[in-house]
Amino acid sequence: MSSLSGAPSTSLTTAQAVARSIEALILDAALAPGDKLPSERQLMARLGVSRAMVREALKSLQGQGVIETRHGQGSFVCDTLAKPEDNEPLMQLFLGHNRTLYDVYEVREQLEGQAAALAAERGSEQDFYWITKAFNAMKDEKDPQRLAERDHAFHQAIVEASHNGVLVHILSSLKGLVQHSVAASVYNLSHRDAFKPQMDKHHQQIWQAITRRQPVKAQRAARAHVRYVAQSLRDIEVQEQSIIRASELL
Amino acid sequence: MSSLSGAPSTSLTTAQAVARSIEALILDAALAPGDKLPSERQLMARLGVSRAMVREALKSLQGQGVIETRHGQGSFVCDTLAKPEDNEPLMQLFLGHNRTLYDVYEVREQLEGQAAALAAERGSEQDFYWITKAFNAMKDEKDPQRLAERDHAFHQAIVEASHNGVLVHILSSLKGLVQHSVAASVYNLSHRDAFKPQMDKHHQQIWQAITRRQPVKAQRAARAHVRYVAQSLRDIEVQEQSIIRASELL
DNA sequence: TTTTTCAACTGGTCAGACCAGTTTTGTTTA
DNA sequence: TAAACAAAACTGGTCTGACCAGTTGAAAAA
Repeated sequence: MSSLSGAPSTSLTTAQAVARSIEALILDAALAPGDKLPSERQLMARLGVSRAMVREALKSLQGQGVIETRHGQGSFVCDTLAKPEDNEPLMQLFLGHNRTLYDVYEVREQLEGQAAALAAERGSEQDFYWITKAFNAMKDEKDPQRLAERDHAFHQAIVEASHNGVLVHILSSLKGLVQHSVAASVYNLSHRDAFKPQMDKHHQQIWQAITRRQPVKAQRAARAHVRYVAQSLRDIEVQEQSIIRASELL
Repeated sequence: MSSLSGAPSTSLTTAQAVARSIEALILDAALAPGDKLPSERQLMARLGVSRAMVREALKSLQGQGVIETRHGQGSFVCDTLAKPEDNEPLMQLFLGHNRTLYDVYEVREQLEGQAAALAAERGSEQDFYWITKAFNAMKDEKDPQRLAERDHAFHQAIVEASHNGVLVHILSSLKGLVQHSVAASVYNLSHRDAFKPQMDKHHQQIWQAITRRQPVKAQRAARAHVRYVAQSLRDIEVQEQSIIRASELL
């Protein structure tokens, strides 16, 4: 990262410039909601400014509700987007309407596809390293609970490799939405032996396409994957009548 | 004002306590919007804390939009305390980051495309009526301001015809995001005679594809449209150096 | 193996110095 | 006298370096 020293054309105050840099850090998809950002001392060194300035910048971002800071731990990107109780209209939308769950999947199909394509295009070797790591961790996992987590980590790594901050945040909020309802569903899904192989195959395809830098193929695979998951949920719902849903959990 | 010593029930951080004291100062006492509040050194002495804490508190209040600070003059109570919408964290993040604007368009390209496709598939005759109405209203409009509004109405009608609540919500929030930063740009765009015909043509294609129930064509047209808008903004930005705002400090 | 302890993080706070704008003031000048 | 100007005397902006206070994780002790 470049130093801020070089007289910013506009008359930005150092603290403001630092705040923007940190925002950029978040938006660059390097940091998703909930992620921890570098320590004050790290930022200080990285941006070539005093710690006081870093702290003022952080305070400003705190005031804006972008980050939150915990003593002894660090500063974290707020995931207010994924926070249900925040009178979020989306949450209101979700609760009550069963159909909305599939609306979410419909949108996710597009966005996950786009994320995969962008990851294949723009992903750095570093990104690919994390994606691969997440992919491998997922393959060997048996425990459904952990599997769900790793599945999430895998997709998360892909989205972040897209280097599109907007995408990161939207998908993050969508996942937050679905989390309650589908955590159980995904559990069900991977729990059933019938689905596991198919899921693995999909993940394999997605991973391969991305790391081989084949955007179109990656997009297609990612979309197919989401569609498959959604369809499976539908099928299960039909079969079992009552798949666990958020509205029922609450 | 009394010293902060008397530990406020919860373990507030000094800076937070200071921020509250200043807020109290504004609310309790005389400080009306536009009024100047005591200098940092005064506050420091008055509250019995270091100047660093005072500054961090002020920065936080700045972030919250409660006060604004001018070098060499002082800090002043903002007169725009009645603007709640802009406090959304995501919004804060996006304002001022040009690159993110294109991230938004990248995502919008996908989603508008999907919306158009779904509208063509599932739209009711009622939906088509509204879409058509918005489309016609747009054609004859000359005034750039109104044109922008109607343009928005047209796209809005399409999204709603998709009958996907999640899509509606996401696109709505994305537009809200862009609105503030690019309101002027959109204005510029439709203002320039060079763009108007192309835009009209796009709208025509989208409208036609949807009402003729041609999902694939509708999607393609909508995507092309968004891509065109984004690209035009890019071009303009390059040409005019600073169409939107000056924030590129790195 | 489990527990304890402690060193090495993390943020929180302070003091005092100096730089950079703005306003006031007091003198100089027309 | 009134305008012009230069120097204090404000204001906020930034840096340095120190120390306090929670958290964490790994080594040491049980």
